This record gives sequence, structure tokens and C-alpha cells, in this order.
Amino acid sequence: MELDDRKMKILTAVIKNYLETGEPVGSRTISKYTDLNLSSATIRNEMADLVEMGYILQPHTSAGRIPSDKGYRLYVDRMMAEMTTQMDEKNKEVEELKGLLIEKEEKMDAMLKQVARSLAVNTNYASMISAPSVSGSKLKFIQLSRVDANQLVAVVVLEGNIIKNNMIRVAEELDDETLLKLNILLNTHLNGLPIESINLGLIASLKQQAGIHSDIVGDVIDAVAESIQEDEDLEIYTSGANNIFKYPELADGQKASEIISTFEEKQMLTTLVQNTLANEERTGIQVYIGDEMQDSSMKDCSIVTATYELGDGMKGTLGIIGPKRMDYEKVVGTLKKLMRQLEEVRKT
Amino acid sequence: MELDDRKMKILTAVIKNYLETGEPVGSRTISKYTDLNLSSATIRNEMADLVEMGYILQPHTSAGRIPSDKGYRLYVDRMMAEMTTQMDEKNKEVEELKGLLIEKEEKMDAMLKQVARSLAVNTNYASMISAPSVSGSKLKFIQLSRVDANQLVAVVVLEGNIIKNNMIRVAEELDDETLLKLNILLNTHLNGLPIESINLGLIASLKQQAGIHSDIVGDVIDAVAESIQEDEDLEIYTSGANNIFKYPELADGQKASEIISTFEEKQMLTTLVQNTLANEERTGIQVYIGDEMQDSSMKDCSIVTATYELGDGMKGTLGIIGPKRMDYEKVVGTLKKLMRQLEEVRKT
DNA sequence: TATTAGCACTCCAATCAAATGAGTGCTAAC
DNA sequence: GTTAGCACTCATTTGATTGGAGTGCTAATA
Repeated sequence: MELDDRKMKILTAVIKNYLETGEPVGSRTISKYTDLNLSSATIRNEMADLVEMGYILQPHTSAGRIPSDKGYRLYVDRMMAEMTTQMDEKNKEVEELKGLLIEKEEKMDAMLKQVARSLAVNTNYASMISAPSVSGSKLKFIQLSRVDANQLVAVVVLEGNIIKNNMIRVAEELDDETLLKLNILLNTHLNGLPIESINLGLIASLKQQAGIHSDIVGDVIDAVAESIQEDEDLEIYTSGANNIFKYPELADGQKASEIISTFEEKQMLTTLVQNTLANEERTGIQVYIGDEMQDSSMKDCSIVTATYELGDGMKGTLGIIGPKRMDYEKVVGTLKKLMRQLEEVRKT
Repeated sequence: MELDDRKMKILTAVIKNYLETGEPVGSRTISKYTDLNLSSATIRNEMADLVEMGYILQPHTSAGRIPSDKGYRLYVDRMMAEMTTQMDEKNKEVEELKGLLIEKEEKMDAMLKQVARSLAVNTNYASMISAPSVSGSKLKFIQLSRVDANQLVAVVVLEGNIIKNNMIRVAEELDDETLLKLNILLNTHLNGLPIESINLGLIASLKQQAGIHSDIVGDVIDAVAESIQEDEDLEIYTSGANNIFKYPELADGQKASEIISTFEEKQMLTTLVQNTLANEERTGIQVYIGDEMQDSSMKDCSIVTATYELGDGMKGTLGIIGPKRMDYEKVVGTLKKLMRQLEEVRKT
């Protein structure tokens, strides 16, 4: 059987209607809703075909139809394709979301929290944002200072002015001169390097040059590596978890509990973010529908993710978690705008 | 009317039973449950009195009784008093909670998250912990370094090895010598000072001594102050929010949504923490029952908080949020143990 | 051949009455 | 002061009934 134009129109109508109401859609409704001028009986025949083809489902014998994951997928893919062709809508709506303006924030985490929050408030869905991965970013500055007899603090500044630090405990006390030498050694060899390029070979070479202090250099490099790595296991901020209660299909006790839990654990979100960053493609926007995510607690949800870039190869992901029947157009639009705004921020 | 011994026993029996079952308790149940050897009829008479006195409630005419906030309050107060007298229970149960062992963590926030999590897992209630307030703590070390032409990074280490940092933008470029002088100036005047003592007078005096660079000193001090203040607006970590779904009286959509929301916003928790820190008393443990909190979303909850101290005047609060009928004894015991453990941590 | 009107049928959801049973309050007896 | 006994209350459960939305199928129509 073939998905001809008419079937497509009916499918779209079913989905759109279901997105609005959340109730199964009957043939009569479609008959009026569309401009096809077909009777409900004809629609029924077509809908029976669509069920057979797997695009819609019938909760029970005498009920209307609801979209299946496959149906949503088709719909979303078409929408995404359309959106990229008619890019003029970009200008049209740019003003619209005032609440989404991002204030310049000195502290990265404060900014991310703010973005997550405003995203949740504006869309009425739950939201998340991952801190930008620093991989690919370059070392800008390293400073080793003595705090007291056997404690040092290592401060590392990356491009994009991300500051990391770490305490280092040293067995033997270091005098000022040695400390100075170490600082010079570290800075001359490491500044400007992308953090990936700090590998074992380089560390060995540094240790050698440090002579009698090779142990300390080892410790220091470890500490530096650790401080960089620190939230390379993707810090994720979430907001608006309670929004899921606005959608009856998620608000049921059992489901809600699972979703909240998944949300809190963040493990699942982390893998999703990694997934998104790995799969990045044309628009940078990806949609996961129901079972397309591994996690069973998300089987009644959809997640829309977007990759943002702050320059210097610092990429992160932001996303919306909502019911399958979420307003994909609005969400995708909002995310696109936010992506653009985040990319502006780096210029300031 | 007077709350004699027998009434007290009956009240306690009602509460204990209700804590377990969550169902209204009838006279017949009490008649068997206690060793009073009284018939249900007598119990009924007494319970009628207890209702009149406000310690228990009757959801509707022909139902059993449930404890009122006043009843809970009496029960909790008595329990707390008992617990402080028979402190031997301390030894008895110390082994019991294996999962509660706190691993030494270099990073404060990682440790706090871990504590919150283990608290939630062990109790089956939601949990929270506030980062220790640094007020009262002393400055240990300040370092100002140039990252590039017009950006400095200020690193501040407080006692307890809390590290804070902040970027500073300067209009005019500073040469190495000036920077060195500034560092010396800051360290000689500020090291060892409790952070509260950095007031306007001191700043003015520093500015004066900085001579032509007084503007910069102002900026720097501001940055330092800001970085210290940063999470003085009480960072709070929460965990186990989904546990509320385990208690039917909270799992209903509307209520759950409000609670989750309150939990996420953290505003209410912040004021609670401040409250707790301000009111600290004998044991350091406080119980808030239902309406004793301002927030209406918490009207069906109780919160038990404990104040921990990491030395150096660094105090924080940890707590448990659950239904009113939570297992107060267990919760208080667990919190006490955790307090002790946290206080051990500082010694390592 | 594609479309449509018509009709019997299905199934959910809402409504209602009756039955159930836990628990009370009160009174009279012990 | 305590208790047995009894009538009464009220939430909850159960089952039967109904209404209506929606389907599938068939026969008539264009």
C-alpha cells in the first residue's frame, strides 16, 4: 500500500488534532477539520489503511486514532525539512520571545541555570542544558601558587575564560624559586595547546625537564588534568520538571515518579547529550520520540535537543522534554532562536 | 481537661499506628494494640476527649482518628527529649548504616551531592543539604594573576581550603611589577582576616595605599567580595524528590507538582535553612510540621533539619522532607549520625 | 470504481443504587 | 469508672444501566 497525498493529509490532520487535544481523533472530526471534502466514511477507510501501515494506532476497537511513534517520526521529519527550506520565518518571529533574552553572566553555571529556567517557563515543558564541553579548547594560562607549607593551588584558565582549580598536596616543601621555575616550565610548554594534546609523551618530557622535581610535575599535571576533566563528565542543569504534571498522560503517579527520577539522576540525559553531540548534523536539532530512547521511563516522552557552540570548539546541548504530543514546531523554533542567542553571547 | 497518663498512652498509640499504616486508626485497633486492657468503648470516650483537646482529628463522622499537627508536635517533642537522655543508643546503632559512609571528596560540591543522595536512598524520603556558609571563615590566600592584556584572575583560598575565583577586566594594562605590589598589598592586609571584617573602611584604606592604582584595587576587592559572596546565597543540593510518590497522601497530581516545584525552586528551602541556622539550639535538630512552615505547598509535609559544622565556623544544614507521618525516630537518628560523620570529615 | 449514507455493533465513561463494613456516639447495665 | 450493645453514619465498593462517540461493513449512488 502506498502513502499517497490524501493519506498524508489525513495523517497530518490526525496528528495536528491530537497534538492540540490529547484525545483520540475520530473520522467525523477529520472530515470537517480538513478541506478535503470527504465524508467520514471515506476517512474511515483511509484511516483503517493508515493503521495497517503503522502510522496511527487505535487504543481500542471503537475509539478514535492516535499517532504512533512512526507517525510522529514522519511528521517531524517533514516539518524539519520544511523549516530548513523556508528559513525566512527566522526574521518573522525573532522579536516574539522577550523572556528568552539571555543576560550576560560572568559565571557560566549561573548563565546555564538561567537559560534552562527561561526555556522551561517559555515552553511549559521540562528543559535541560549541558555545560559546554571544553574538549577542543585551548589552555590559556596556568598558575601554581603555594597556599601553605605543603599545599599548592593550581589555577587553569581555558580559552573562553573557563576557570578551573584544584588543590595539590605535596610531600616536600617547595621554595619560591622552584615554584617559579615550575610555573615557567608549565606555561611555556602548555599554553596554547588544545587540552587533548596533553598526553603521556608530553607529560614524560615535562617530567624529565623538571629534573629533581619530576614527581611534583607529575602530581601537578594530574591535578590539572583532573580539574579539566572534572565536569567533562557533563554537568547538566534541568528546570521545570513539574511541568510534566500539566500533561495528563504523564501525570499519573507511576510514570511521573519514573520521569522525575530519570530527570534527577541525569545519567540518561548525559548519554543523550553525548549522543546528540556525536550525531550532530545539518541543523543541529534532533528529535527523539518515545522508544527511540533506550530508557523505558521516557517511553511516553519526546525530547528535542539542539547543539550550541560558544566558539573555541566549546559545544553543549540544550533540550526540551515533554509529552510525545508536544508542539514540535514551537519547540524547534524556540530552540533555534536560543541557539543563535547563545552563539551571540560568546562575542561579548 | 487534662492530658493524663492514659490519654497520653492512647495518643501515642494512635500516632504510632498511623505512622505505620497511614490509615485512620479506630478504637478497636487501639484496644488491642496497647497493653492498657481497655475496651474499645472506653478508648472511644478518651479519643473523643483527645479530639476536643485538638491532638487528633476525625476526617469524617464515622472514621477513625488521625494525628493533628498539634498531636505530632507533642509526640516529636517528647521523642526528642527522650533521645537526648538515653544517648546510649548512639553506640548501639552506629554500625547499622553502611551506605551512609561518606567518602572523603576533594571537591566540596561532589561531597554534598553524595551526602544528599545517600541520605535519600537510606531513608526513602527526599533530602537536601546546603553548602556550608563561609561566613566566619578566614582568608588564607589571595592571588592576582594576569591572564592576558586586560584580564586578571583573582583566586581566593579560604580556611577549609575552599577555593573561589573570579575574572576581572581592567581598563589599563598592568605591568608585572605593579601586579606583584598589588599581590603583596592584598596578602599582607587581608590574610588571616575573617571575611566579615572586610568592610568599607578597610577597602578605603587599601585604596589609599595603592596610590595611582586605587581604581583597580577597588575592582579587585569587589571581585573578591563577589566571589566569596557567590554562593553565600546558599547553594542547596537536593536528592530523592521522586520518593514523595511512595506516600499516597503526597502522590496526588496537584500536590506532587507543587512539592516538586518547591523543591526545584529552592527558594523555600533557602529560607528554611537560614531559619535553622539562626535558631540553632541544643541538639542542632529541628522539626517543622505541616503548617509550621510558611509555604502552603508543604502543608502535608514535615521537614527535619540538622545543622552540621565543618570547623572554622563553617556551618551548613541538611534535612529530610517527607510526609507528616514520617518515621521521625529513624530520621532523627540518621541525621545525628550523619552530622557526626560530617564533623569527622573535617579532621582529614 | 470511488464515494457515501446508513445501520448494527463495540466499548468507554458516567451515573446511580444497593450492599458492605469500619467506626462512631450513646445508653443502660455492671 | 468501665463495658456491652445497638442504632447510626459515611466512605468505599460493586454491579447494573445508560449515553454517546466511533467504528466496520454493506448496499446504494455518482
